[in-house]
Parts: sequence; structure tokens; C-alpha cells
Amino acid sequence: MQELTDRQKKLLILIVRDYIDLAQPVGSQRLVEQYKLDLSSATIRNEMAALTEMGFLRQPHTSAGRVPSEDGYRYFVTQLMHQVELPAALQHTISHQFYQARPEIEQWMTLAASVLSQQSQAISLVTAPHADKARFKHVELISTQGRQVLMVLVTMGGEISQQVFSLAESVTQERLSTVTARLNQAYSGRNLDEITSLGARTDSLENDVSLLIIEDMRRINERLTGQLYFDGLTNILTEPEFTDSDEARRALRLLEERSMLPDLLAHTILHHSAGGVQVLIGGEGDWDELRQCSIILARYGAPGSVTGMLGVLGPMRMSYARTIPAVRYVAGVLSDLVADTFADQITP
Amino acid sequence: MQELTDRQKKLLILIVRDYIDLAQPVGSQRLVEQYKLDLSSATIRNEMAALTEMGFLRQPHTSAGRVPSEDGYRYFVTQLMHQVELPAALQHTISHQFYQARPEIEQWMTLAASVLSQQSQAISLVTAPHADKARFKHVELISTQGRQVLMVLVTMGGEISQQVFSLAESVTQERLSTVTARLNQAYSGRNLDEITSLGARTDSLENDVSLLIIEDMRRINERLTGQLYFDGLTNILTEPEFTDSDEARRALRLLEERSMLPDLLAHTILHHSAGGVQVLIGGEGDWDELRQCSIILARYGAPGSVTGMLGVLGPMRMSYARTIPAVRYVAGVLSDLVADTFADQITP
DNA sequence: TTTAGCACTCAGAAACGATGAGTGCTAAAG
DNA sequence: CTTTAGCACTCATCGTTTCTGAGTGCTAAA
Repeated sequence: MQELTDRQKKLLILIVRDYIDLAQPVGSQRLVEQYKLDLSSATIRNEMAALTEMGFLRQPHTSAGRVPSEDGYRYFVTQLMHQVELPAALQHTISHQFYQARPEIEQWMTLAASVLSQQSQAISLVTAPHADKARFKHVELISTQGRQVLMVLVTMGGEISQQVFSLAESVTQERLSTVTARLNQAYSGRNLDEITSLGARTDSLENDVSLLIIEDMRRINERLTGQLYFDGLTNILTEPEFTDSDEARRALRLLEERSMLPDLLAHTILHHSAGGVQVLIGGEGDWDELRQCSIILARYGAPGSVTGMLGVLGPMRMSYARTIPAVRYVAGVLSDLVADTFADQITP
Repeated sequence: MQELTDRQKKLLILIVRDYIDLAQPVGSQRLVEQYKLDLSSATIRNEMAALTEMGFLRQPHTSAGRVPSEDGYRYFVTQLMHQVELPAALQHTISHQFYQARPEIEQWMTLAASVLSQQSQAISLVTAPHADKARFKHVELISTQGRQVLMVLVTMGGEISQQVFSLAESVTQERLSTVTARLNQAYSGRNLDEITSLGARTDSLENDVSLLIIEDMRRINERLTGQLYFDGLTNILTEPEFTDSDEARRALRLLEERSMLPDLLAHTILHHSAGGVQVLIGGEGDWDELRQCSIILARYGAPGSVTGMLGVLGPMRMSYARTIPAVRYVAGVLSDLVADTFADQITP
């Protein structure tokens, strides 16, 4: 890739910013006047032609101004944006909100989603923390009605799974308690492989429950990610690029179907760019439905054990300068919270 | 209200159906040709004028055909629609899906939402079952790390709440188990009032936990409804009345903010119309944002104990004939499932 | 009570021209 | 070599106008 001159860089910055702000192709004249450049519009035109040639700008039509191309945004984000932190005041309000919320995963997730959508004026996505390999923490059997029993399984990563099942014959709550006590003792802190390798239990009821535990843990392991939360769906409907509502539909569809989640995850795992924040521009080839969109992604949690993902989905013309720091910061806050809450899981 | 002649009723039915189908004002000529009426268009025009006079039809502009008014839809739904059941085949596929899903509330809710949005081609809303007065079923304390303890509370209505707290001093898991055993014994099946009236526990730790239980149960009671699930958000974006995307935004906003949930609930409680299905047309005065929308609502569960709500939000021009039976049927299925699962709660 | 006939209305499409912001290019000036 | 003034050209957008036709209401006859 050819090197840009300083002036070209400066120009590209101005164009991207201006377009992000006003959603309108920016012309040479406007640029000179608005930003008091000590150059004539003709010079700017020459530079813009060069930038277009290099693929950083596009012209919607011959007689219109320039608009950043995908590559233009990408260059802007990777090369031209100085990595700023979120303003301290904002950091404080945000972290304050988290620490005064009730210490529940669900609260944190909805709060994170809300903060991100507010900051970015776009759609926010947050997945609950999820352990790559769930470790058993606790099981409980609660007799419900007759021979029906509710089993509640808690993993060290904080994931809970419940299951109702029927016993062959009626059993006292006492009996259930001794069974769970023994299983809790035997399985504590172990992952699926370790539990299966322990083999069958001698007691018949205990063995039945053990099999259910294995089933549940397998199911938890098979999940690639925790529960998905999102917020700010309506934000993007205000953006001019989504007024035709067909574009918007395609983007929202993708969200509702959740089919892209695995791919997003893969991205956050593979490319671990500086600052831990990934930026995918224009769907980055993977999603045709998101050709108009950008995604800003980050992982949070303790790599290798309990992690989650959070991100923002907005128009390509979104404010990267505001959103990237916000995503980074919230990821940091969630990481801290997760580290506190699942300290046992993280340092086994 | 003036009585309609049979012919007027028949005409109103045709107009409503035609408009729901094609989203276009229907004119006298079209009506005669399309439905092979043995009348001239002039006669139809007279009747349409009468129906307009009575407030059942509207004219978008002088030279356009007629469109049902809110009252028109309302009359159609309450007086003219014969209450049909969902086709047996469809009933079977749906109930089959429920019974082969895993017996978890969450599965049922997402499935219900998915089925409803599919059937109605609109947005579906489902709230998880919620007990008006939660009854204690079980509490569990799980020591996490050092003095941190995770408390898991299960109510008889199937609601689970977790809370993390810190002990003043380190305590063995054994001690925790005896505490929960005693509390489970004492509180089993009791509601908040009953538990508070039992007064303080003598043991200090036990009392602390008891207070946390009360706090959690109060919080559960304060919720008006279970978790909200929805599906099919993108459906309404295809409808012509939402192409301007501003109308769509307002409707979706209302959903995201959840501010209308309580009012919806009130509706399902107050007006318990025939078949248990409520139809709110044009926001019914309560929501300005939904002036273009209709809501079809039903309650499910065991009245007075564990109940939830489900419904469909779509354009006023939605297919009532298809949606109402679907809502009714799914409500029935969920009621059965809830009755099975929470039999103990329902017949105390 | 129904219908043929007729004048009238008016949204929406199509055609048109004017406007003006923007371009690329050339040739002169710095 | 870089910058800029000048100029011809492009073309989306906007407002105007006209045309069309689906649809109406009304009247008078069947």
C-alpha cells in the first residue's frame, strides 16, 4: 500500500469526521471553508482525486462530493485515530453505575448493553460470561410434587441450569440431600472430562443424577457463548442509511437469528488487535447483510477460562472515536467484575 | 350504536379482509369484480357511504377507496369474526414442538415467541410465568471463595434468584448446609408475609440469611411480570405502514423501554373477554406511539397463582383471523405446561 | 331499491427545466 | 514542481406542471 503524505492524512481525517457527522458527501469547497484550510479548493480537489485513486474515497456520483470507502474508514481507524481514553468523568459515571447495581450477572449485562447503546447511538450486543470448559460447583435436588424433582446445577463460571425429571419411585427430601451431598463432594471443581472419567456411581439414584449432571454440563459446554443481550435497536432506525427500512431489516434479522454470533466470536478470538478492540468495517466480507454496517467488538473476562463478548453494531458511518473507547472501557469494567466474582474459577 | 343490515355486515367483512390482504384502499368497483357481487358499484357506493357515516370506514382522501376505521376493525373482530380454532394440523405441529422441547421455562418462552411471530408475521411478546405472591421453595448457600457466598433462592413458581454476599467471618460449607436445612424446613411453601411474621431467627448467621431471603422474595414480588421475551421484530418492517421507519421506531421504542408492560398486564387482568383473548386496536387510546398498531393479548397459567402474558403487536391491518386463534392456542398450551410444572403451587 | 350516467376530485406518475454544488482539466502563476 | 484561477461539464435534487385514472357523490330513470 502506498504511503500517504501528511496533508493527505489530515484531509482524510477531516473528510471521515465530517461525513460521520453530517452524513453528506463532502466537497472540496466545503472542506476549505469549514476548516479554514490555507489552500484553494483546486488543490484539495487534486488531493481528493489522489485519495480516490488509492481507494480511500468514493464518489456516489460524478458531481457529488466524496465519501469514505471501506478502506478509507479502515485506514482512519487503524492509522489515523489516536487511541484516546474515555473522558475521566464518563468513566466514573459508568463504573459507578456498575458498582451500585446489584451484583448479578443479568444486571451487569443489561447495564453494559444500555451504556454501550447510549454512548454509541447504535445497537449494542453483550454476551454473558461463559466458561470454555464448565467446572462443576454445586448441584441441588428439590422435590416438587410426587415423583417430580427439580435439579439445579451451578457451575463455577456462574452458569445455572435447571432440569425437571421424574423418579421411578417416590423418595424423601432427605434421601435427595444425601445424594447431592455426596455428588457435590465428589465433583466439586471438576470439569466434564474429569467427571465422566470418574465412572459410574454405585448407588442407583446417585448414578441417575450423575448422568443428568453430565448431560447438563455437556449442554453448557456446547454453548459457544452465554446469553445474548442487546439494546438500542431503535437507534439505527434514525440513521439516514436505514430509512429505506429494507437495509435495517436485514441487519436486524441477522441479530434476531443469532446466526452470526459464532463468527463474531471467532473474530474476537483470532484477531486480538491492540487494545483488545476489534473493528469490522462493512461486514468485512463475511456478512452481506451488513455491507452498510460496522461492528466494534471486544472480549472481556479472563482469557482461557470465563469470557464474554461485547460489541456495537452500527452504520459504517458511526462515530468510531466515541464508540471504540467506550467498548474498551466497558470491557475493562466487566473484566474486573468477572475477575472478582469468579476468582475461584480463574485461579484454579 | 345503530344496527347494520346483513348486507352491510357482509360488505364490511369483505372490505376489512381485502384491505388486510393488500394494504390498499378498496373501491366499489374492485369489490364488485373481485367478489362477484350481484350488485352494481353504485349500490355498493351507497352502502359504503352509510358505513362511513356510521364510522366504520374512512376515506384517506376524497377520491380514494375506503379503509376500515378503528371502529371498523373493532366491529369486525368482536361481531363479525366467527371464532375459529387453529387448524388441527397446525395445533399438532405446535404442541409437538412444545412437548419435544426441553422442559425449561426459557425454552418454552422462546418457542412461544417464535411460534407466535411466525404465525402472525408480527412482533410477539411473551412474559415468563410469575406468581403474584411468591412462595418459598428452597434456598441454597454455596461458598465461593474465602468469605464470599452465593445464595440461590428457588420459589414454587419456578423463579430463581441469585445473590452474592460476604460473610463477616469464614464459615465451613457444613455450617452453611445446616443453616439452609433449617431455613428450608421452616419456610417451605410460605409466602413473604408468612415468613416475615415468623420473626427473627435465633442463630445469627441464620438470621442474616433469612433477611436476604426476605429481600429477594420482596424483589420477586415487586416484579409485576416475569422476564419478557420477544421475537419477530423485523416482521413489521416489511409492512407498508412502517416504511417511513419513524412509525416503526416509535413502536419498537415502546417495546425496548418496557414502559407499557404494566399497562398491558392491567388490560389482560381487567377485561377478560370471551376466549380470554383481548384485542386492543389502534393503541386503544393508551399509547399514542401505537396509533397504527394493534395488540392481541392473552393470559396464561392458573389465575390467582402463577400466570404470564403473551401477545402479538402488529399493524392495525394485521390478520386477526390468523393471529387470534394462534394466541389463544399457544396460551392454552402454556397454561397446560404451567399447570403440570407448578402443580404444587397451584393447588396448595 | 337499484342502477346507469355524469361531473368532479385528487393522489401519484411522468415530463420538464432550473438550480447549484460539485467535478476534472488546462494553463498560468508562484 | 506545486498551487491556483478559470472554465466547461455533470447530474442529483427540487419545484412546477400536466396528465391520467381510480374512485367518489349525486341525480334521475328503471
